[in-house]
Amino acid sequence: MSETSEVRARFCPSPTGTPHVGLIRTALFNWAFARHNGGKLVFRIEDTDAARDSQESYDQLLDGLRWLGIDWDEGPEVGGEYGPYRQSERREIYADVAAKLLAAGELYEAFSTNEEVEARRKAAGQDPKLGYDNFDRDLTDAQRDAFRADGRAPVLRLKMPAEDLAWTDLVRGDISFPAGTIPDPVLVRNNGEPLYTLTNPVDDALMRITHVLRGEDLLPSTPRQLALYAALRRVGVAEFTPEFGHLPYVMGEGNKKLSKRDPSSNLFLYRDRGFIPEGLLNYLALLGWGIADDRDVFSVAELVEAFDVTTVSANPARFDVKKAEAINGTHVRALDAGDFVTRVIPYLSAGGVLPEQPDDAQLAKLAAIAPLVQERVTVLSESVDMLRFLFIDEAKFAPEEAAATKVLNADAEPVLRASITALEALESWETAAIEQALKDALVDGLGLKPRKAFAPVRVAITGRTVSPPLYESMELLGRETSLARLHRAVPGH
RNA sequence: GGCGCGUUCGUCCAGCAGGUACGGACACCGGAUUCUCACUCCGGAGGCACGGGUUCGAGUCCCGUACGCGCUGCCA
Repeated sequence: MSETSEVRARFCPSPTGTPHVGLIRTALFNWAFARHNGGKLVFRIEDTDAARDSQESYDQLLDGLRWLGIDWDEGPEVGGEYGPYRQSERREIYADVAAKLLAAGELYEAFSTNEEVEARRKAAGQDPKLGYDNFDRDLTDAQRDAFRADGRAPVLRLKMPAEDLAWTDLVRGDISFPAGTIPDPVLVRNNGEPLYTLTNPVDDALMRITHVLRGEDLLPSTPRQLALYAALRRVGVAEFTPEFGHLPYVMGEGNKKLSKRDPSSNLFLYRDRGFIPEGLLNYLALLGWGIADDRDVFSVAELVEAFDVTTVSANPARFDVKKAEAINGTHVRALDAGDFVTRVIPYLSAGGVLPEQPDDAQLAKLAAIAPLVQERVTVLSESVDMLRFLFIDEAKFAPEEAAATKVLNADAEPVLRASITALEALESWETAAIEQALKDALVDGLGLKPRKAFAPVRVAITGRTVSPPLYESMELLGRETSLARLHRAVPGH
C-alpha cells in the first residue's frame, strides 16, 4: 500500500453459532487498530456456507458488537461504497472475478476426484496426505471434453507459483513457506459456488483492505492468499497486497482452543452474568497485549490511544475468568453511582428482585444502597442476592436455610432479644443511631465480640451471612420491617 | 507423515538492539483494617522447557530436541 492511503481493517466472521470471546477479541483488535490509526473498520459477513450459516447467528453478531460499542464504518446496516457486505449477496462478483482469472490462465479446471489423487500419490510411492497433486494443470482440451462428456463438472483451482511465499507478519515477523509445499487450492466448487479461498481475498481486495488481522488458524492459508493476490493484481482486480497479522489464540481451560461449543466461550454468558463492556473489553485486550508493564486496567479510549498490533504477543493466551472478573470489578467500582444503578436494574429485574420499571420508592432505596453494593460485586448479577432482602414481599421473606441453621441457633436468642429491646427504644431510625444502640446492647451489654454479636442480626435482617453493611441496610429496610424480622428470627417464634 | 506457529511464576503481560538479585497484574498464602463480605494497605511463596553452541558474559543470538497447538477440505 502507499504511504498516503488510509488504514482499512476488517472483521469478517461467519455467522455460525453464538459469538465467542476469541472472535470478539479479534474484532476488538481490528477495531482498536483502525481507530488508533484514524482508519476505517469494515464489517463483512462471510456467509457462503449455507449449511452452517444462520440469521440468528448474524443477529447475535450485531447484537454483541453493539453491546460492546465496537462500531464499524462500513458493513451491515450502515452500508458503504464497497458493498454489499454480506457475501451471500456478492455471488455475481465472485463469478465475474473467477471468470477473469480463468481466462487469464491463473485458474484452471480440475476434474480429479479425491480417490484419483490418492491413487496417483500411492502409485508414485508418496504419502497421500500430501494432498492434491496439481495433476489437472496440464490437461488438454480433449481430456477436458472427455471428462465433461463423462458427466463430470470441474472445480476451479489456483495455480500456485513455483517460488517461496513469504511475508512479514505484523505479529510474528518474517514467515516463509517453501515452494511446492502448498497444493493448488480449490477456489470454486464444481457446482459453481465460490469458496472462502476465493471470496475472502477477493473481498479484501475489492474493499481496499490494507491490514488483515485475524486468528492464527488462518496463518497457513496466507501463502495461497498471497498467490491469489498476485494473480488478482495481474488481472487488475487488486491494486495492492495487504499486510497480514496473525493474532494468537484465546485458549480455554487446559490447552484447548476456546471453541464455539465451549459454553465458557459464549459472549452472552458474560453479558448475562453482568460483565460490563468496559471490563470485558479491557480483559480481552489483555489477551495477547499489554498497555504497560505495570498496569492492566485501562479504558477503551486508552486502548485506542495506545494500541499497536506489532506489540501483540505471538503465543496463545488462556482465558482466566478470575482475572476477567477482577478487571471487571475494578471497572464496576469506577462507574458513577447513577450509572451503576441504571446498569444494575435489568439484572435485578431478571432476578425477580425489582420490576422492570421500579417505582419511585424502589428507585430511591436502590439509589441509597447502590454504592454499598457497587464496591462489593465483580459482576452485576451478584447484586441480585445481595439486594433481595430489601425489596422482597415481606410475606415471602425467609432467611437462607444454611445461614439460619448456622447462626440462628439457641445462642442467638439473647442477642436477638437484646437487639429488639434496644431498637424498639430508638427515637431516630438512622444508621448512626442503630449502630450505637446495637453496640451498646450487644458489645457492651452482653459482652460479645462484634463479629459474633452482629451475625444473628444480619441473618435475621438480610437472610444471609454476607450482606451489605448492616446498619445502613436496616435504616433502608425501615423500623417496622426490621423489628418484625428480628422478632420472627427469635428461636421458637 | 508434511508444513507452520509457539514455549519467562498456576495464569496473562514486561524484560524490545546480550551485562549487577527477571518486573507488574490476577489467583494463592499470611497479616492489618473491619458488623459480614468486599474494598484498601503490608508481607510471602512461585518462573526463564531441555541440550548444545557463539561470547569475557545469554531469558535475550544460533542449532538441535521435547512438548503444545494449527493447517494439511469441493469448511471458514
